[in-house]
Amino acid sequence: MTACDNCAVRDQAICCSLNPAEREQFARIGRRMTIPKGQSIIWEGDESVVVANVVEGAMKLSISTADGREQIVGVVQPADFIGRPFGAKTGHNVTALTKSSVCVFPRTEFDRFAGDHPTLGQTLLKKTLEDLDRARSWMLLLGRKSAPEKIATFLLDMASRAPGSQVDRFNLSLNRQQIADVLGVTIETVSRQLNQLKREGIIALPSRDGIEILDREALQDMAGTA
Amino acid sequence: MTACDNCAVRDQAICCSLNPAEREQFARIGRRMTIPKGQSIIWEGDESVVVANVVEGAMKLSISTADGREQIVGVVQPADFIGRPFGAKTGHNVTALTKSSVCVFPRTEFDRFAGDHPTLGQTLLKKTLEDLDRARSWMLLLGRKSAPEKIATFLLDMASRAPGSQVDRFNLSLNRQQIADVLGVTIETVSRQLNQLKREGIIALPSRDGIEILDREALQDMAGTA
DNA sequence: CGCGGATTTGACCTACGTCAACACCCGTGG
DNA sequence: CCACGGGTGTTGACGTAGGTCAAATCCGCG
Repeated sequence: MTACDNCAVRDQAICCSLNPAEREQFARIGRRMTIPKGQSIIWEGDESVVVANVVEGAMKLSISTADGREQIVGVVQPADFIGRPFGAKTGHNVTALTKSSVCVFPRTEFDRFAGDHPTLGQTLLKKTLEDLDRARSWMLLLGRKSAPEKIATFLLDMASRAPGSQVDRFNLSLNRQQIADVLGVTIETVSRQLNQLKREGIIALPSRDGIEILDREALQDMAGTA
Repeated sequence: MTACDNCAVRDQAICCSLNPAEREQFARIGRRMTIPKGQSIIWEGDESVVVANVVEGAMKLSISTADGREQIVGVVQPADFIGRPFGAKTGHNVTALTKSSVCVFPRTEFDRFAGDHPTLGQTLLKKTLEDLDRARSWMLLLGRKSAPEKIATFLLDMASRAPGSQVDRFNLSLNRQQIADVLGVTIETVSRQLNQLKREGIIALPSRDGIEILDREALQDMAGTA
């Protein structure tokens, strides 16, 4: 299938578990979409109608209280899977942080296909288990860590998952408010902690959303996870 | 298989996806164990060696910082699945909150069996997706809710998942410290909030760990999720 | 060059944590 | 049957990390 042949995440997304014939069949139920920055494709509480693979860009998963406080519960990268298979309501919004490209499947058709192709289900299970591990370790951060620990953990986490090559210099695709929403603090706290680290020479802030880690060890000490 | 015939969670645990022959085969790789209150069976950071179904009792999943602060990332009930399949390290401790009974499988054998029996994998996937939904909605609580909102949400959540019949009167299997570790607050805050709700006539505290909800609507307002 | 959103910074406030006393519950042994 | 002791929970007084509010300041862009 031509659409898949030049797909950037062909070998990392869940599709990689399919053989060429299956993949062609699978491709037939999906379709490529571009999502402009700031636009949502899935809404908290809605019946789950689509699932997707992220091909390019970055997206956030978020949940809100009735009065508008927001918590970002995940930041997804290319090759990650989004949406809620198996006939349930979606628990969170999915919104593009940058212009993104996704490969979308109608949920019911996806469910049927997954039922018929166990390898796909198994790959999805592995990804879901990883997501669950990540969500739970983030719960420790949200519930028990101080603001400096939160920022340090966040920077190391972003560095480790940054798509680019150079690990110690990368771009957050998040602005200060979004960082705050990931860490469960306010925008002012994010700003203060970041500039504190800069003053201490542990990081540099070369641009709006650029980060350079100058002293990784200090950050690690500060992150304080077991 | 006789062991399964009188199993209390036969029809809810992941085994329910197997036909009698498969189930017998599956039962052969598992074994029933009793875990006394307070004892752990899985440790954070360890190589994953066992997975299990919970048959009776209640267990906590927890993660700690280097200096001993603890966050409970899940409370599991009978029929829930615990442990980390597919060759990874375990991200959290699993500890019995009450005397518990579990059906344990060596992880490698479980993985092999799951690979050969797609229906089992699919059922596990569904459970994992639910766990992930729960974990993420708890992230909103940890990151963005106030202490009163946390307590209210917690009580409603426990009420809805309490195994007993009567929904508005139930037993927490957690002491105050454990509630604090679930909510990311201190023991004193839990105590104050609980007694505040009692003073307002919204709940009653008939015993050490008994809860009676007197005004569910007030609690719901207070929980403040969308 | 000037405008508008994002970020930073400062001054102040408060929800929750900390620390310490005290009360309660229950089992044990005299 | 009651005194006693230890673990768990409650309550109060006080401290502080991080929130709130309000001003700068920065920066990208027409």
